[in-house]
Amino acid sequence: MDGKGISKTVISRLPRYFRYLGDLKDRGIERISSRELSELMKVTASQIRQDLNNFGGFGQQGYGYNVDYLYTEIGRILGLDRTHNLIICGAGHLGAALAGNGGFAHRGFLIKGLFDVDEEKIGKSVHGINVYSMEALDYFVSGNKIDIAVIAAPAEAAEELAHRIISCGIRAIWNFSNTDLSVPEDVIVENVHLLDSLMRLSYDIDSYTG
Amino acid sequence: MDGKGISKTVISRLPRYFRYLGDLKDRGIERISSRELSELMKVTASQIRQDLNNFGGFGQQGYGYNVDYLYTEIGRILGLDRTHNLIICGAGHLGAALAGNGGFAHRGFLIKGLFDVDEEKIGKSVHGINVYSMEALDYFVSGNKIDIAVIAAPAEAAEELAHRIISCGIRAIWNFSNTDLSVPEDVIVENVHLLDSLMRLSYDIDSYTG
DNA sequence: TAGATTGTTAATCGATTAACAATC
DNA sequence: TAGATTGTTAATCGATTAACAATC
Repeated sequence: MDGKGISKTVISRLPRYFRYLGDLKDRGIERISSRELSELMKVTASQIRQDLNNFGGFGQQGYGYNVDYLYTEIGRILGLDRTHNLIICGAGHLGAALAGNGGFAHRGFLIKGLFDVDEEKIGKSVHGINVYSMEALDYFVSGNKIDIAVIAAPAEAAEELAHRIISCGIRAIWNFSNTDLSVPEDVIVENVHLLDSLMRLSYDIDSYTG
Repeated sequence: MDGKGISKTVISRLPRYFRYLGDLKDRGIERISSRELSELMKVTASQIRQDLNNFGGFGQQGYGYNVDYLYTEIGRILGLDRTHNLIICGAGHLGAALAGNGGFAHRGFLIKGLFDVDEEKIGKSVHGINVYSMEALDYFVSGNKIDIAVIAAPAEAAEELAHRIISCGIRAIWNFSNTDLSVPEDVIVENVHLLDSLMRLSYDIDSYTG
């Protein structure tokens, strides 16, 4: 819509702004200048002003930014003014843990169902979320307006799973499998590569302690 | 050590190279050129050559790169030629799921213990990993050569928890709590902000479907 | 009005890509 | 040797920071 030509770098910083503004709001702080926020967040005030101005002028000269207003606006930009319905594919440890995470619902990300191939799991419920068979996927997705599918399955299964998901009409995938999915260009994939993250940490350790 | 002035951008790409080279190796492929790899990974061949040359000349003119050798070398750069001992602080859904992830051990990241404040959980075991009380932290860490602490606790508890961890001598934190930790500069923090990641996905959805 | 702070333009810095000489 | 492909230098592009005029 709005976010046509805005760089990925800028977008990736928005959730962090949102987090800090939420904290300030909770602490009852009404206004903040880019300089104050920059000290808090350990970035430059320049960057904050540049980032925000990609989306319009949220501040006021001589005053700064209204915390509540800016919080709401960034939330809106991120699409948090509406709810998103999710399914989780893979009811293993990780899938179950994600299903049990209360923080997602708090931001409007509602987990509607878990899917698995394991007959043992199907029909049961995990943290109050039902586990369905993969055969039920199509029917469930069309009946529940699912926006996002989470892939919490082994890398070997991920590519085929993505295919299944996409053929149901889902256009957004939150991918926890340790592989890169190849998908049509109108499908969005956000990766959480845990092992990659751990390896980066490992690199940093060794470049300190040798 | 070696990784003095190498940019964070380059480092963050190494695990992905490692992943692709591992796949190639498993498929029995012996050599690969930067051009072939670039097509596979959907990056430029130039970037691959530039990235690798930060660490030395791993290739050979007219031939390309030996897959096995390059795989090993990148593994070494990432510190995967040695094992790392981890503890997980927080034995909730997420902590338990991480404890149950077999993929970490496969790369030498060994989970040695879980820690929690919940009396209900202490003394039990989760996926074969014992759950200890927070009081046991100091003793356990010094006795087990722990390199990395995972924070899998709520944001409210994270900052204090980080303090406890650091005071035990641990210098690397894998942070899953939805907050930024402030730590001494010799302590390394690698964040996995799941909600931030989900918000980025949400942004992309809305900028397509508006 | 005077002071503060934004929005925005210009300058700098870093990262990516292109090009090619070196060399296997 | 001729062909291929690296390592590396140079050119381009994008992102960050600095500066300042606009304005609340």
